[in-house]
Amino acid sequence: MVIDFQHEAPCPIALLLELVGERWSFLIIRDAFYGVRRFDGFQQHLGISKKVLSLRLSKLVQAGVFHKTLYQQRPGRYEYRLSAKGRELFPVLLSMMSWGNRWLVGDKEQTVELLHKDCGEKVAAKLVCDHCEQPITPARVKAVPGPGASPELVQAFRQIVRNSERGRRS
Amino acid sequence: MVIDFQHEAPCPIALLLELVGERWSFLIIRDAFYGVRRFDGFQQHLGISKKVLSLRLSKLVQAGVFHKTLYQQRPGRYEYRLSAKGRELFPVLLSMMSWGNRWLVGDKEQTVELLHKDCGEKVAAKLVCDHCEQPITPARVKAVPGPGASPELVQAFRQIVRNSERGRRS
DNA sequence: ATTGTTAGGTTTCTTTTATAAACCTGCTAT
DNA sequence: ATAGCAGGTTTATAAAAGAAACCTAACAAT
Repeated sequence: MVIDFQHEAPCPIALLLELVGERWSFLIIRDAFYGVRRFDGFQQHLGISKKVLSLRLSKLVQAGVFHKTLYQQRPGRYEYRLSAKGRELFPVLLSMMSWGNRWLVGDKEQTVELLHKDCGEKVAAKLVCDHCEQPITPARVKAVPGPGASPELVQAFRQIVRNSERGRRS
Repeated sequence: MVIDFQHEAPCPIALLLELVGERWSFLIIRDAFYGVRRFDGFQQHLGISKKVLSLRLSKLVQAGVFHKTLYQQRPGRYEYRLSAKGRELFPVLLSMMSWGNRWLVGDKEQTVELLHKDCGEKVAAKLVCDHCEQPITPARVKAVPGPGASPELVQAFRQIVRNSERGRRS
């Protein structure tokens, strides 16, 4: 009961999840990063029903994550390619991959490894601040009200700060 | 139709999504990062049904993402706190937040901003390689078969490499 | 001229999930 | 004794997913 986003301009994470957080969406995007572009490719690769795939692709196109382009006329054939907006989901997917590999897949079971072309090593991604280049961790980050925050939300933040100063939050 | 993970040891992203990719799970974890710990807190904050919240929390506890601890006896009262495994989802959430703020929320509508304590600036996360400190982007990364890859998957990779050398992939 | 194939879907029907609302339990305060 | 709170479970209904059949348009083989 810390911050009530219900009555606020919504959280960026919640907005993202509305667009790409439905079942299969992330896997469709993952496949797109691997080079899959066509309806049939996604469908066979994922083992997803055509109906749901159709719904998801339409939504992702409408959301601007994919571009749908004609690659052949007579009969019309389309392919789905990540837009810039879609390609910028890479950090999300890569973070997921790192976590999955660390916590859910044994070292010797990994079927795909990512190598960093700059150093040739296995990719071990870490987050750093674009300003100071120092690592970003929960402990090194402080949440504050943004320009769109309501007075109530600012209040809620004051409460959090007070509580955390009293040691009630970790 | 590039890589068929169906018949492989599964993809780390797919495994992650099985644990924490269901509706609400990411938002529950987000709230946990904001300091929410109790059943009632999650429920009121999210506007989620008690049944689904109960199911999700059980699953997340079972998955080791949350620890459930007694904070009061008579009557037993519990709180749900992120484990190390759960806290390490921070990069995923932060990447989502960055993307959502960039693509879905106007600059002046942002209700929450994260400041980096080290430099005092708004958090602008970027991914860098832990080995060479250089940025990680789709173009600077190369997928190769890992130790758990089957011969078929290795074949599939060869195919991708051949195709991309002919300029058939972006 | 029928049959089959490929790509990209839509329709229909059944099963699974999610939601809302009511209910239950153990305890405390009035 | 009655109400209220924390933390759920149960029940009934609505929404979403999945499987399988069907549709369209073009082309190729029999």
